[in-house]
Amino acid sequence: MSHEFPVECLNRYGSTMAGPTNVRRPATLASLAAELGVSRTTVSNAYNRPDQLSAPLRARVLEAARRLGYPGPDPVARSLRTRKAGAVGLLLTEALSYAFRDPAATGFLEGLALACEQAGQGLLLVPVSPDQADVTAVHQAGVDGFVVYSVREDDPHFLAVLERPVPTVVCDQPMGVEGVDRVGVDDRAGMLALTRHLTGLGHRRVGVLCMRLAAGHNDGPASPERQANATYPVQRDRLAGICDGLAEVGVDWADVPVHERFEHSVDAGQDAAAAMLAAHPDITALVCTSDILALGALRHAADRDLNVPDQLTITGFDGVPEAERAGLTTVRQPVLEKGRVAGELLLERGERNRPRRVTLPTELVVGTTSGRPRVEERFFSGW
Amino acid sequence: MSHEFPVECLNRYGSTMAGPTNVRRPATLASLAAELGVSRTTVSNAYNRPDQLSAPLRARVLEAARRLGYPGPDPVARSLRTRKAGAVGLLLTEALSYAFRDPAATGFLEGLALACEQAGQGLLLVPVSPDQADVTAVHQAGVDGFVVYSVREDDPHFLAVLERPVPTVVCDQPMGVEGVDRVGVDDRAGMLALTRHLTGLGHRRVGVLCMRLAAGHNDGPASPERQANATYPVQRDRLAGICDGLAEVGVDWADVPVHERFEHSVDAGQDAAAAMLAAHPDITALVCTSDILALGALRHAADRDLNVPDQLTITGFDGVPEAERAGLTTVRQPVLEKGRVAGELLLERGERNRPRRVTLPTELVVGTTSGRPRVEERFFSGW
DNA sequence: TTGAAAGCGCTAACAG
DNA sequence: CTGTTAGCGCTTTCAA
Repeated sequence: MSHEFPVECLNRYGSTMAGPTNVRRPATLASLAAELGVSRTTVSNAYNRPDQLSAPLRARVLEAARRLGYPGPDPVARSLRTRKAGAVGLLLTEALSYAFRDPAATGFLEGLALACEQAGQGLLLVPVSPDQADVTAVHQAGVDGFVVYSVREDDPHFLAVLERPVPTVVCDQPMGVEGVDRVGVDDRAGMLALTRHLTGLGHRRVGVLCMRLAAGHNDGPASPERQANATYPVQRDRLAGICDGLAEVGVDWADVPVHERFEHSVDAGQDAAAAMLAAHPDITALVCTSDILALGALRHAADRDLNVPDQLTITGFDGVPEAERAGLTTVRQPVLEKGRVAGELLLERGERNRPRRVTLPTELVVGTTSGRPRVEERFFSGW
Repeated sequence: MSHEFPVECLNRYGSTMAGPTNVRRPATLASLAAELGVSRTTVSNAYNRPDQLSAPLRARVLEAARRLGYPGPDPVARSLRTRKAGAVGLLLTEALSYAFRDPAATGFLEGLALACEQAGQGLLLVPVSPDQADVTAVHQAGVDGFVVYSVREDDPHFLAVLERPVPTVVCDQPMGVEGVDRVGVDDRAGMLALTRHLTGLGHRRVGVLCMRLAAGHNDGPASPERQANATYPVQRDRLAGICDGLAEVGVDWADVPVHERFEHSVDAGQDAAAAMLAAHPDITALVCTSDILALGALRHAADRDLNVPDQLTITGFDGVPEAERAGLTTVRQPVLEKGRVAGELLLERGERNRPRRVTLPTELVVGTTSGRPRVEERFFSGW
């Protein structure tokens, strides 16, 4: 006689994951097999290969499972045996929760989730506390591969990922890591196109607001050294694109003020814009390396009753929905597509020789926040 | 002599997760131990209990690991042994990717991620295709517990979760499942407060736009039967709250038109608003059970050059940022907090007798989209 | 401090 | 169609 108890009993004892788990897990595949007087293989087959045993037998097995409260093969044990976790890990620079704040990241996540969903793979958000250099979370993650979203080149978590014997694909940065697939856009070219748009309008005195360039908390002007030593290639490239565009009209990059912000938020952008305009009241255009910062700059302009674009041109980068709604002149990049491609690169079956570097196109979006420099300014620069 | 090869070799062979994985995993804890001529315990301790062996020996172990390209204990094997996966699973009604579209869901995710992060637990997004009733993804998930976000009472995935012998906490719905913790808000009371605000302004003829009420694709009027059989308690409660509020001023619920939309999107709201106003041109207020739908209704009003609130009052529910920016009159609920609490309920150590049902407060936000009914209308109803 | 033994729960050849 | 035999890679008493 078996000790029967209703299924309802099963899940009701575990009060908390952290405490000593009172959950009983009385039934295992083996115990079920013993109960039924069949082999473990047969029970396993009942779940994994229905065609390998007679229908009636299978029914008997499943019925007994229900009766004994056997929840089916343990996923972890199965994973160990099959060497497949059925999930991909996602590594983000910032705190996990930050990802849900940044619309560009959200778009990426949506695309990645789409790809995973389609492949029936789970998506494991790896809990990395941004500051703490504790990489155990990376070691703990039971996944078949990693997607790394836009981290610093020297990020310890990223290094830990590389040590794991699973395939990895990187979105945006770091670039050029040997053996690691990458998806991204040509940030430099995108920014160059935008800058040409500005120089074409007549702008010569521009100020730049950028995101974090490297480790360390710097809120304020970014010195040439800091720019040169930037460990965030994406920011580096965007700056380089601006530099390229200005060089075409003879503007020396050394004369272009660049302000950096550690936080990536609208508030930070607003604040940075204020600082920039205070230090350089003569600039005619504020080029921001992200829409979020640009949105902040727009807010600052509104606060000061500056007419955009008549008195000040403001531009962004990314093409997030909010920005487009605000009519921001920006460079649109296909964030959702990036996520999808990242997932596909990792999950796609077949082709060994598929491209391991995918560069998606960007598009210049001319909105209502860019215009010719204000008249006084043009007089001034005509001196 | 050991077969040495640089770490760089390790990760470079896995071309694709799906294909036969060419990744070599030459080193295991056992092989490392053999190599060093120590026991497996010692190697294990080197990683998990540094205090259990001499520093020099530990250094030797770690050095050999680096040399052999041993990436540290396999997380899956460890999980099997310790019976801890180090991750919580998240089950969503909709397609995984949808979660990143809905700002309310995003807020919830952010809060949940925060809690997980803090506890050092991963967050596994379980890939459920919404239509297909394939619950294998739930069985596959290597997690220590589940958070279920707002699913239908009879959702097969949810049922599958209940069979897993791990703790579960539900956000919003289903409610009242025995032994399962729940966090949510009092939707009915929240909607009642909003409705009183409207009746206080003088509204009597209102139309209601609501989200999916039950399985099955219904775009259009929701019959009383369908309302009665709703399997989404949250929607049911919100409708009930409106009903309560209208009853207080003598309006019979049977006279109140309710339109349902399967899709939850701004477009759907816009569309539903159009349909509602076409069928019931005399209504003075459009009560929507979500901000997203309300945003759509606002768009429809703008398209038709209807002045809000002079000619039409529009209200939402949730209090998402976009809505607040738009000045929507709505009921704000603490979505981030819900996520945090859900995570804490699952992960929190200690107290067995903590509250297993948490109801968070809502707040009526009176914006600029609600006002007194238009004059003609008041005449009309004064008849 | 270190090691030996004993599985965690399952799947996958390969025979019968 | 079913069972037997071997582990997957690791942790963990318990002794030495």
